[in-house]
Amino acid sequence: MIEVTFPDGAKREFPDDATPLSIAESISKSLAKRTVLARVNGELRDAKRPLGGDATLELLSFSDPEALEVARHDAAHVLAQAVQELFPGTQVTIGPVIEDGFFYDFARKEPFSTDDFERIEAKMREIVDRDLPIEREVWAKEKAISHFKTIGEDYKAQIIDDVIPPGEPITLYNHGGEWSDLCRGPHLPSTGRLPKAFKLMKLAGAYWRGDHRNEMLQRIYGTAWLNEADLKAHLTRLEEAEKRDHRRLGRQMDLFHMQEEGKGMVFWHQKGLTLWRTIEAYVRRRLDAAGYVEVRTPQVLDRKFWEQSGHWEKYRENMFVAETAEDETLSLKPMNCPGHVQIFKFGQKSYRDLPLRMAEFGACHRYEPSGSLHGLMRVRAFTQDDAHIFCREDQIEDETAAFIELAASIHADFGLERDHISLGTRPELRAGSEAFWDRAEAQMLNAARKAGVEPVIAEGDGAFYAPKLDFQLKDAIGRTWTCGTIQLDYVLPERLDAEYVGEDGAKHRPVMLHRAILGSLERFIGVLIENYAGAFPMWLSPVQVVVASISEATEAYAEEAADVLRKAGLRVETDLRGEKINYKIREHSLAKIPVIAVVGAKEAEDRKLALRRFGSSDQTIIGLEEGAALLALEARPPDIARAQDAAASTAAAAAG
RNA sequence: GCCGCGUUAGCUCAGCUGGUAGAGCACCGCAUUCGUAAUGCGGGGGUCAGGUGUUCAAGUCACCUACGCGGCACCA
Repeated sequence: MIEVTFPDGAKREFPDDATPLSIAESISKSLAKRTVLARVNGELRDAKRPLGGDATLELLSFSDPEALEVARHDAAHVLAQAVQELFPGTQVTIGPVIEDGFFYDFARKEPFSTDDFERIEAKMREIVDRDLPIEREVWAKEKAISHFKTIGEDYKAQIIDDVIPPGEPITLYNHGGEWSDLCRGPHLPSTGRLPKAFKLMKLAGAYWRGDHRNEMLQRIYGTAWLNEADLKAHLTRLEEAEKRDHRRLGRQMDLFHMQEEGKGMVFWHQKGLTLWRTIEAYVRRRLDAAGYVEVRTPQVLDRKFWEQSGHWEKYRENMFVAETAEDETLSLKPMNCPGHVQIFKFGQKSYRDLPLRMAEFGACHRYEPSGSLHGLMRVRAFTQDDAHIFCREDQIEDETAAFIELAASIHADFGLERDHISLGTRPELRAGSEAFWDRAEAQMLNAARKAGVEPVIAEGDGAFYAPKLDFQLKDAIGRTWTCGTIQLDYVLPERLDAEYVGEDGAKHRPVMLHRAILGSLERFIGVLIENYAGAFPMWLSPVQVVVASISEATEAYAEEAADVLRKAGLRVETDLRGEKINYKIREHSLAKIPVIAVVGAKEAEDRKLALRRFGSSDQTIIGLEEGAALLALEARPPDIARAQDAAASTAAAAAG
C-alpha cells in the first residue's frame, strides 16, 4: 500500500498500482469524470500514470488553468495524427503549446493550404470522437531512435539523439495503438476528453530548430479552448485587435501612408505629422527640463567614418550606401552615436562638463530585411528620440536611475502602463572580460534598484558590448511593447577616442549611455494609435474640435467661433457643408474627434457653443469665450498642465 | 532573406466549373437649409498589380516579377 496526502492534509492508503484516476474513482464517480490531470508531489502528471509510491496528490479538472495548457498540447497531438492520417508520408517534428493555442511543425514536400484546414479539423473532431485512450510509454533511447528511424520519422530520431539530455526517460504517448508521438507529456486520459473548441488559424514556414540554415518546415497554428464560448470570445478579441491595427486606422484617419517605391518608409500626412509634432514638442520640453542639450548631426557620412566607428565591419549589410561621381563611398547614418561622439570631441571637455546629456531627434536609415517590415512598427527610415549621456563611471548608476524615472513619467503621460523592465545580460557572442560583464551587469541592476525597479533578467539579451535595460509597456488591450532602452557602452568612446580632462589634470575616457524613451517616433505613434484605437486624448488629437453648423444661416458665426477657439490655441476644423447635423455628428464621431461644437441659430444668437464629446451623446451649452478657455485647458499637454497647476497652487498659497 | 497566401474603382469587397467587369461607402453635380450617429436624385471613375504563355476567347488556367499580408529568421 502507498500513502497519499491530499491538499487538505488528509492522508489515505491506496494499492501500490494506484493512479490519480483510480483514486478519484474510489472517491466518487463524478470526481473521476472531472479529473483530467494530476499534480503529484508538485509535478504535473498524467491522471492515468501510477503514483509509484507515497505521494501528495492534487486532482485537476478543466477548471484548473494547467489543464487548459495540457488540452492545447493534446490538440497539437490530435492535429499531428489527423495530418498524418490525411497526408501519409508527412513527418512530425515538434508541437508545443503557445499563448491561446498551439502549433505543430510538419515536414512534407507538398505545401499545405489553408483550404486543407476544414478537412483537417473534421479529422481532428473524428479523432476526438473515437475517444482513443492516451497511454504513456517509457522507451530505451536506442530502441526509440531505431523505432523512429524505421517509421521514417527522422526529426524525432534527431530530437532524441541531440536534444533530450542523457538519463532523462524517453516517453512516447500512444493514441489507442493507432498513433504515437515522442513527447514529454503530460496528456489527458483520452482523446475524447479534448474539448472540440479548437480552430486551425494559420499556416507558416518555420525553420527546423529555429535556425535559418536548416530546412524549412510547415507550421500549422491553432487555437484551443475549453468551450465554444471561450473560442468565440477569443476570435472576437482578434477581430477587435484588427480594428485597431495602426495601418488600418492610419489610412482611415488620414494620418500617413506607405507605398511600394518606398518600402519601409512613411509618407506623413498633415494629421499624422500633427501628432508627430505634438509628441516631439512634448519630449523636447521634458528633455530640456531634464538637463539635456539638443544637437543635430549629418545624415550622410563618408565610409571612412563608419570604418572608424566599427559599423562598417559589424553593421555594413544594414546600411544604405551611396557612391558619388567623385568616387566617394558614403552611407546614410544607421545610428546617431558616432556623430554625437564627434560633437563631444570638438574642443576639450572637462570633468565639470559631465554628465553631458546629448539628445537628437535623429533620422536614421537601416536596411531591414523585407520580410521583417511591418507598418510603422518596423521601418527602414525612422527618427529616434535618441540621446547619449557621456559620464564618468561613478555617475552611471545615478544617470541610469534618473533616466528610468524620466522615462516612466513620459510613458505614463502617454497612457502606457509599464509591464516590466528587463535587464539584458551578457550574450553568447560578446566583447569584454567576465569581470567587465560582472561589473557592468551589477551597475545596471543597482541603478534600476535605485529607481525602485526590480528588473526581470533577460538572459543573453544584452548588446554585444554591454548590458541594457529595456522598458516593456502594456497597452490598453494588454499587449506589451518594448519602448525605451538604456545601454551601457565602454567600447565606442574607446574606438572613437573620446576623452575628458579629469580633476587630476590627466585625460580620461568617458562612458556612454545610449538611451531612448519612445524608441522611434514612427513605432511609438504606431503603438499610440493601437493603444487608443485612434481615439486620442485631447492633447494628442490632430483635430481637437470640429465646429459644425446646422444651416447656412449660422455659417458666419461658426467661422467666428472657430477663430476664437483657434486663438485659444486649439486645433480646429469647421464643417459648413449643406448636410444635416445628424450626418455631421456621425461622421465626426466615426473620425473620433474629441469635441464637436454644434452651432445653430440659438448658439449664434446667444454667442454660445453646444459641445458634444467623443463617446458621449450629452451636450453642454457654454458661452463661446468660456468654452474656448475650458477646452484650451483640457487640451494642455500633461507636462504643461502640471507646471501650470503647480504654479497656480503656489500663487494661491502665497495669496492666501 | 525563407515558407505560405493574397493583389479587382479612392476604401471595403463580390465576380460559379474561362464567354470581353459589379455593389456599398467615398467623390462630383443638382435639389434640400435641416437641432445631436447616414436627405433624395443624377453622374464620373477600372490596362482586373505588371509581364509571358495556354486558348477561338483569360479578372478567371500556368509560369515569372513586383508589392502586400501571416509566420520563421533577422533586429550589433
